[in-house]
Amino acid sequence: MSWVLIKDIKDYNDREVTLKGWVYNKRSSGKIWFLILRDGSGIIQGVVLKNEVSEEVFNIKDELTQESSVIVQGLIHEDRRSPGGYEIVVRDIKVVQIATDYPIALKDHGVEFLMDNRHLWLRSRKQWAILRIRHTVYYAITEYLNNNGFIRFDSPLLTPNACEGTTTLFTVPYFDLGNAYLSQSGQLYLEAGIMSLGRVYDFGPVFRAEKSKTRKHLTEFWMMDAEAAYVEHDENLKIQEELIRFVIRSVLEKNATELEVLERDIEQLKKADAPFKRMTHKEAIEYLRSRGSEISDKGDLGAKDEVILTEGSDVPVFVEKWPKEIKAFYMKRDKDNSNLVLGADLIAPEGFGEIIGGSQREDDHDLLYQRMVAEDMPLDEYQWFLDLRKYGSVPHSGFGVGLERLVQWMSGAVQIRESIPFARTIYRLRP
RNA sequence: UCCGGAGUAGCUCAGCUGGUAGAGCAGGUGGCUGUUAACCACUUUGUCGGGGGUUCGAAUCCCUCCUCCGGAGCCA
Repeated sequence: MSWVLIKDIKDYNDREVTLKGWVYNKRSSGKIWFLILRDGSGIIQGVVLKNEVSEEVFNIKDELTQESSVIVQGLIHEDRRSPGGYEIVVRDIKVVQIATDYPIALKDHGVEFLMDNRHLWLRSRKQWAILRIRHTVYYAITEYLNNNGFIRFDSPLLTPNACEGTTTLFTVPYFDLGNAYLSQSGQLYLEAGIMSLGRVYDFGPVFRAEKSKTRKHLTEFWMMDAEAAYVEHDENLKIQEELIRFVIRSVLEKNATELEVLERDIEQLKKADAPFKRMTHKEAIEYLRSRGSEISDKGDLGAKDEVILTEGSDVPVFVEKWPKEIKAFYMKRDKDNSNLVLGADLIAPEGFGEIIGGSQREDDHDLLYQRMVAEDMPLDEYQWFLDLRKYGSVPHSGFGVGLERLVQWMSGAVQIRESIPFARTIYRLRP
């Protein structure tokens, strides 16, 4: 009797198989009862008929509880009455363990309760679906990069200083060297990487000790940073657009079931796989003001502004050429207007907010140096970064993708906390 | 940090012009041969977030602390 996965069940119609999993639910109706079984790959309904199994097996329904682990043997059978179209006519059930008092019911629960029970909540249908989409997004990003000449280049998580100097860092005692800080981006290190490898990326957790308390923020989240030599602003945007559109197509192709479980509006995702919109920061300000925003000339976009900008747009919107004052020191000036930098943020539609921040980098030693002095940065710490502009400096660009934001958008999740297995937020460190 | 909201049964919530706690779900028992978060009947369960105050009497009014949620700022 072969052990098969529920996702492959349609290849085994009218054949006897063994399934190994957990009881998602059961429904009984006298001399027939239904066992809803999940095994990680999918979910299937089992039918147990009194006159087709031993009395012992039939009576297992009295002890089976939600999330009990079981090994089920039976005949796969196509049946329209079953959710999913296939069911298993049960011949035998072996109980691995009876779960007692599983706390999460198939009913409404509050966020706090679910987060307290995150280690169990992970088993629920929607969480299962979101985490599978996360896997697809992760895989698609690396697949795109690998196919486009990017080499994986892991940057350190323990760093001596801030990448951008402004946001709050998590501090870690570091032997006799004082404090180290958890990285909030590997970007600066990637700039060293491209001078060796041409195109590089890193993909890992980054940490921001910001006291943000919104459904779009985590203190620990996964970011993919990519950096490429001899790539300038326009091409930088082109790479980003191609990457995101590749991710959308991958999710649509590989996660149809998951999107259905999540009741995600697939049409919205399909429509987003089209040429992205592009506007300058100046244009964005003008547009926002015409729509009632009180944003200033040199203002950063607020959450509401992001919503307004993408309202009525099926595709993500690039906002480019920002005032230098509100962007990071390493961004390259626009040659047509030295008050602007060649940075761009990509705003996802449907209110999911910023998913990418990127820019062409300043490659002139003296201009970068002046900027760092102006921002009162510790030059000793960044000497190595300045060095990169002394030994064969080239124009180069890069960007960072927030994995959870992208997963949140793809899956339509209300909470970013659901887009990572164990979310870290300002008031939650466990489980 | 600031602004707003919420803590009542295992869970989701009602009760809040002060009079001693209630529903649905989960759990338990029984019924039902096609259920779809099945259904029907019966049934167990409470430091009413902690502390203090007002009152004959507080889940309800006042003070305070704690926890959580949403948002702002900052950002992916």
